[in-house]
Amino acid sequence: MPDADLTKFNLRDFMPYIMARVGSLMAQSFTPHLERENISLAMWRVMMAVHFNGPLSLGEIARSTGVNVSTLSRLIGRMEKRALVSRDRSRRDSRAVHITLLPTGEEMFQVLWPEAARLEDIVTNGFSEAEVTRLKSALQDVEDILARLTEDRPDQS
Amino acid sequence: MPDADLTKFNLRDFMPYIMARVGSLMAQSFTPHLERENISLAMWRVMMAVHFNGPLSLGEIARSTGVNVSTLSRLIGRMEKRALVSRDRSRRDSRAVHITLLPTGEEMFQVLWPEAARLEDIVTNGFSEAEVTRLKSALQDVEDILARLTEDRPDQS
DNA sequence: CTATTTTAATTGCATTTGCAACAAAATCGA
DNA sequence: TCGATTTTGTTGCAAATGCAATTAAAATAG
Repeated sequence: MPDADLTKFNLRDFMPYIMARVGSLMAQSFTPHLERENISLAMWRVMMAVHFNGPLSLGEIARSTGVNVSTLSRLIGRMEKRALVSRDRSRRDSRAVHITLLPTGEEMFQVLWPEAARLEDIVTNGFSEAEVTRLKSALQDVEDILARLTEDRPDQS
Repeated sequence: MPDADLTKFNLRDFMPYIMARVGSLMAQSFTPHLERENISLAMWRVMMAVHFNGPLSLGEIARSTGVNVSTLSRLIGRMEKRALVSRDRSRRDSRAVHITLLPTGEEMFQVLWPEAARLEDIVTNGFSEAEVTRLKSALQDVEDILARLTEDRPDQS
């Protein structure tokens, strides 16, 4: 990135800003569906993570979603009260905890997932299949680069 | 997106999730610099928006950063107290307000910007210049698609 | 020109968040 | 083996957030 010539520089060309905006727009367009089910975006992310990647510990969910562990602890408390997930102490390591999607949560996931998939469609619709593949793999590379850069950081998010 | 075959589906292929994670990782890796200057990420976004796009109203900043207007109102209040920005009533439209970067804010921007640019470098480093161009323009298309999809929504996030 | 509707920002309030301190369990070192 | 260190999750507390209601100004309709 040129750090001279700031005057004619456009924020739309700046990756962190692009990411933030795209992320925020995606969240916005998904919000109505979340509201219908009365859950937050963070809850939805937890549901996806747990649905696709089996029982997970808080730390794993935190790493996967970028949500802070202490936030997660309480967030999952709320989900537990609504019988969306269960929180069981691991027998292997009794500090750790296994989060699992309960039937209610799984059912809600099934209701919401088509909408999420639809969003994916809408977003990728403007591109050829090959372009989508390229776009995603480029982004995954970015993700890996950043993860490596941050992995020896004190704490997540 | 296939909505069959959910079992072997990988979240890493799902755009909204990719976006959220990349965004979160970027934020993480920028956090140390923000802490040094004692400002939040949202403040930094405001500073960038105002620096690059002249005096802006709250609504414009909200649209550009995805931060809620009511949050912005108070956030900018805090920035005002620290003399980072000024908030002047527009003479054209006396409901609206013009946010400008004050010298202190501009100075802080100048300190932080090289670090932000460095992050951009790190992220784009794995790609050829042509690839970066392609990646960004693809993402901007996504942004436009989503913006159009959301523009007649009740309120911004 | 006046009444109605829309737009822009602010504020009260309840909720959510993150940090720091903490507790408990596991791992490491000698 | 036993004390020190690290890891995992929870909780108190202050700060930040979003929603809904409010105020004030501008735009629109009739």
